[in-house]
Amino acid sequence: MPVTAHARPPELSRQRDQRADARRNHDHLLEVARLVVAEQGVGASLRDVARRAEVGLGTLYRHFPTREALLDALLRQGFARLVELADELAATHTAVDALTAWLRELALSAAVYRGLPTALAATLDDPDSALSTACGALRRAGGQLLANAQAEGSVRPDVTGLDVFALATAVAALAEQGPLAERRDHLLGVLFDGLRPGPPLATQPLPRGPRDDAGPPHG
Amino acid sequence: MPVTAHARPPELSRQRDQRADARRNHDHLLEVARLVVAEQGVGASLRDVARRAEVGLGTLYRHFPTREALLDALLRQGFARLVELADELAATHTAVDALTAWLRELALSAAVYRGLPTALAATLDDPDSALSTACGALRRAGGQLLANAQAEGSVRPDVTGLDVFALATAVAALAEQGPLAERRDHLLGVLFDGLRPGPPLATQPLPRGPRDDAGPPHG
DNA sequence: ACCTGAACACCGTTCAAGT
DNA sequence: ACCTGAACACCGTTCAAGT
Repeated sequence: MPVTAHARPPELSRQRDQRADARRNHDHLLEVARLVVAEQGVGASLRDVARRAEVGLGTLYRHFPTREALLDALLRQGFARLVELADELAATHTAVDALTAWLRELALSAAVYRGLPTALAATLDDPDSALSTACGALRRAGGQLLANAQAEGSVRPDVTGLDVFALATAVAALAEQGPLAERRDHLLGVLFDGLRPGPPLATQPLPRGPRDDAGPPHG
Repeated sequence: MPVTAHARPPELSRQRDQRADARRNHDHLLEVARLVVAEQGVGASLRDVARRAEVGLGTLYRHFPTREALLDALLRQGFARLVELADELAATHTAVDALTAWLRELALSAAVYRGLPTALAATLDDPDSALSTACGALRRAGGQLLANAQAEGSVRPDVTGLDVFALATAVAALAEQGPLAERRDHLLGVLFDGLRPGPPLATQPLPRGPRDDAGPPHG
């Protein structure tokens, strides 16, 4: 087997081969994007990013073909840290505390950019998104913590990693609304307590299914 | 006291005074809007609405000065029905079942248009929105059911009407994502179980507060 | 009193032309 | 190999001109 270029991560090698101006543009674009997204949220104007980076609009699209590719680059480090954190917490805390602490960190991390919690939840829909592979790693990390707690019997067995990931980001999304910001930890507490095993709150008669009268197009 | 025009709802009287063509445009616009919003979600193109209603763009804006005013008109009936339903459930079910059944209906109703759950949650932020007064009535109705259940001691006392309203719409928003659609009732069940009184799941050490390293602008 | 649609200031995305 | 920016097809919103 030849020794040359057999296992170097493709991203890194691509960066190596880049022309100097391309590499400079890439990095500068990322810096500026971080500022603009911090200001305007994940729906930030891409034109603004290119403008403030003093770069042609096509250059932005060349380096980040889609908005989610840009977000992915912006979030890569923080996501990696979260994945590591899962292992650290698993090693240092009880299963339940590791799970809840990690989910809280997930909610905090999702709040770094306005609209990100919703964007992460939207990721669940199309697995082709540039963000969704990164989210997959997050979900696996959280799923492991969940499985640990479930194996102990301290968390109800009928919730999935998808469930808790979605619920945590949903709480993060709610906390973006002004009056709920300070209740974030409280809402997370309600969510966590919903994970306790035990009899359900309601006898769940569900008085009727989807109403047959007055649907959206004609009511 | 004069008998003339002392308590007629202003909306109805305004409709009375309208010119015939105005009234026709108003109603037709509403019909078309219902279709377009059903197709495209709450972010639907207002231009499309005017176009398909075969009406000048300014006419749409005259009748519905903002997107939320249009949504409000679209949702008025369903919201009124939900408020009534709260009383009906309170009269016919236990406090807990009335609360959970109503919250489930809220989540179902919020799902009639794509993006509506998020729009309802966003309402909590600015009380000046055309939707927020309608949401206020919803929250009051739900808050009463919650208070009933809390008075019984069957629901934890440290949640507010705002909390449960927000959480229910958040679950509705999650259920818009494909893989979670069929888990809507399950997620609601987790939420409801989070309302049970009792000791918290975690001892909540919250290993560290907001991280001091790697914030959004520089990490 | 109401309707109309052009005008304005924005978008995202693509792609021929340059270097 | 990479950058540029005009071009295209959309938006929401306003407002002078019409009837």
